[in-house]
Amino acid sequence: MKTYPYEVAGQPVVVKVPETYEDLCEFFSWLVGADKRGPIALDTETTGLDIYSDTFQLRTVQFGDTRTGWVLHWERGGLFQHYAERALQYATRFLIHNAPYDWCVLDRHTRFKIEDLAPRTTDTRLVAGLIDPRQPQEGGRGTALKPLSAWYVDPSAPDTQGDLTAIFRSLKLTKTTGWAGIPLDHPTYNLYAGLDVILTARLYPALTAELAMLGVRDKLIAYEHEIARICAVMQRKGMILDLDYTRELDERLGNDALSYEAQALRYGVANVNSRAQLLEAFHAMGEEWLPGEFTDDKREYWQREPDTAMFTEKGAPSPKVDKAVLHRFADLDFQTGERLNQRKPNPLAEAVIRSKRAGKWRSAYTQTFLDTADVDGRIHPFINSMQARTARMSITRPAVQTLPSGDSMIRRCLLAEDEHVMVSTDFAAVEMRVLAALADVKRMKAAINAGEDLHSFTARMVYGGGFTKKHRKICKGVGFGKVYGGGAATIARQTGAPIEDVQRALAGYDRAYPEIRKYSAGLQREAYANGMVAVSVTGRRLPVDRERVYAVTNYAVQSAARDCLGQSLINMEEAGLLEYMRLPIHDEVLCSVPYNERFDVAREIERCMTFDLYGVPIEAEAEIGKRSWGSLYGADV
DNA sequence: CTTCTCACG
DNA sequence: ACGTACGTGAGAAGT
Repeated sequence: MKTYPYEVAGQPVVVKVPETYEDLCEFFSWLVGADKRGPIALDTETTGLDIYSDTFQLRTVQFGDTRTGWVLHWERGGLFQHYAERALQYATRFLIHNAPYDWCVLDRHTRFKIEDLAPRTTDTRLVAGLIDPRQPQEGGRGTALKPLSAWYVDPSAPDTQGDLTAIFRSLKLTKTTGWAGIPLDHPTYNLYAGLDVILTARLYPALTAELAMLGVRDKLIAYEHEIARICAVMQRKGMILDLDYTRELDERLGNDALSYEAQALRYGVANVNSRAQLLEAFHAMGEEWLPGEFTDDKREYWQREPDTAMFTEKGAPSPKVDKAVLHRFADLDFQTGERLNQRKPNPLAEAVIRSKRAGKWRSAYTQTFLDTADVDGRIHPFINSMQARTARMSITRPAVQTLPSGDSMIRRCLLAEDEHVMVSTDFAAVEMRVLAALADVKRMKAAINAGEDLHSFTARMVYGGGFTKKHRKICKGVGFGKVYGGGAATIARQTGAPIEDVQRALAGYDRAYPEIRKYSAGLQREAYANGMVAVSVTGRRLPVDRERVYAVTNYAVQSAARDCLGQSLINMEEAGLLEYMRLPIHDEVLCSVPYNERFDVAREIERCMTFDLYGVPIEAEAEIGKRSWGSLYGADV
C-alpha cells in the first residue's frame, strides 16, 4: 500500500493507494464501515474529456470520506477493477462533484449505469450552484472544487487540477495530454486524486448546512438531480452524425472560404479575420462609419482625450468591422442577405462576409462534429443542466444550442435514429407568459387566456384598433425589451424603429400593463433587503449585481422559464419518452421519434410541456420533421 | 489572457 | 434622479 499523509483544515488525512490483494481487502473493510457513517465521496481520473472517443480510458476510481481517500488503479485491471466495482455496488450513497461527468464515464467503462448511480448520488456542484450560481468572472465563487474547498474547507487546500497542469509541463506534457500521459504511480497525481474525494466529503456537510440556513427547499435539490440525470442519459445517447453529408459540407465550406479569401486578397486583405487589415483596406477605399458603428468607450473619463478616437488607444471607441457594418458596405440586408440598392456595393465587404461565414461555420460546426464524433458516428454534446446564473442549461462540445437557424445546412448534419423523424417542440412565447404569470399582469393574462396574439393585443392597447403590422413589430420589440430590461434607445437600435415610436410604445406598454413595473420594483426591493439576492418562484436564489439591479426581472423570468423546461423534461421521462429525448434548447425539446408513432408521441410531448402557472397556460407546439434536424429549417431530408 | 466577433434562445 | 437590453459557447487576433 502506498500511503500519502496530508493535512486538511489542520487535521491529518491520508490518501491510500492499494497495491496488493490484502490492500484491496483493507479498502473494502474501510468501505463497509464508512458506508454506515454516511455517503461515500466518489471521483474518477481519466485520460481526457472525450468520454466517447475510442482512445478514452478510465484510469482511477477514488472513494473517500473526510479523513481517508482511496485511489483504485482501474487501469491495472483485474482485482483493481473488481474491487472498484464491488465498492460501486456496495455503497448506499455517493457524493460526487460534477456527477454527470463521472456517471457517464462509469456508465461507459464499468457495469454501472447512470440509472443505477444517479439515484444514489448527491452532486456537490449542484448543491453549491443552488447557494450561489455565479461564475468567478461574474463575481461569484464559481462551482469548481478548488474555490469551493478554499471557501468551505481549507483556504490553503491545493489547487489539485491547476497544480497538476504545472506537473504536466515539467513532464513535457500539456494541459490536454497530461491526463493520459502522467504515470499512474506519480505521487502527486495519486495524492491529488485522493484529496479530491476528501475535499468533496468535507464540502458536503458545509454546503448542506448553508442550504438549510438559507432555507433552500429539499424539493429543489431533488428536482435538480432528476434533471441532471435525464440530461446525462441524453448525453449518453447522443445524436447520429450524417458522416457523408458532413464531410462533403466541410469540404464545400473549406473551398468557399478559400475562394472568397482569394478575392479579398485582391484588395490587399491577406487575412479576413484581421480587424486591423480590414480597417486599413476599407479606410483606403474611402468607406466611412456611422454613429453607432463604433465600439463602446471603456476608458475612464480621465483617460479620455478628444480626437484620439479612431485607431489607437486601448479601450477607446474604434470603428467596428462586424457583420452589420460589412453588410452596409456590401449593400446587403443584414437579415436576409438580399441586395438593398441603396449604394454601390463594396466587393471586398461581400468577399469578407462570405469567407468569414464559411470559415467560421466550418471550424465551429462541421469540424467540431467530425472531431467529437465517436466510433459509431454519434456526437455526445455535454449538457450542463444548471449553468447560467438563472440555471439555464448550456451545451458544449459541440455547442449544439447555437447552430445557425436561418439556414438548414448545418443542422442537416444531425439525424434522428433509423426509421425515426425529428420532432421539435417549442413553448409558445414562454418568457412573456411567465412574466404575465409572475407579475400577475391582468390584461396580458386575459389576452393569453383568450388565445389572442400577444403583440397584436398590445398594439391595439397602444395604438387602438387601427394598428398596423409596423405597430405590432414595435410592440414585439418593446415586449422583448421589457423582459430584458432594455430602454428606448436600445430597442430602437435593435428593431430599427424610430426612437419616438419606441418611446410612445413603451409609455403605452406601461399604461396597459402597469403590473410589470410594480413587479420589477418589488423584486429590486427584495434584492436590496436580502443582501442582493432575489428568490425565484421555484425557490432558486438569484444573485443580483448592485450596478445592474434592473436585471433581476429578467433573472426571475428567465429562471422560471428554465424551470418550466426542467419540469417538462421530468414529465416527459415519467411519460416514458426519455429514449426519444435528444436535446433541451431553452424553450424547446428536440426528440427523435419513430416515424410510425410520430403523431401520438408529438401529442404526448405537447402534453408534458403544458401546464398552468398562476392562471397562465404554458403551452407548447410540436413540429414533426423528417430524418435530419435541418428538415425543420427547410432542408428536404 | 483579453477583446472582438458571431452563432443561438 | 435617471436609465441600463438578458443568458450562453467558441474561434481568432492581438497584447
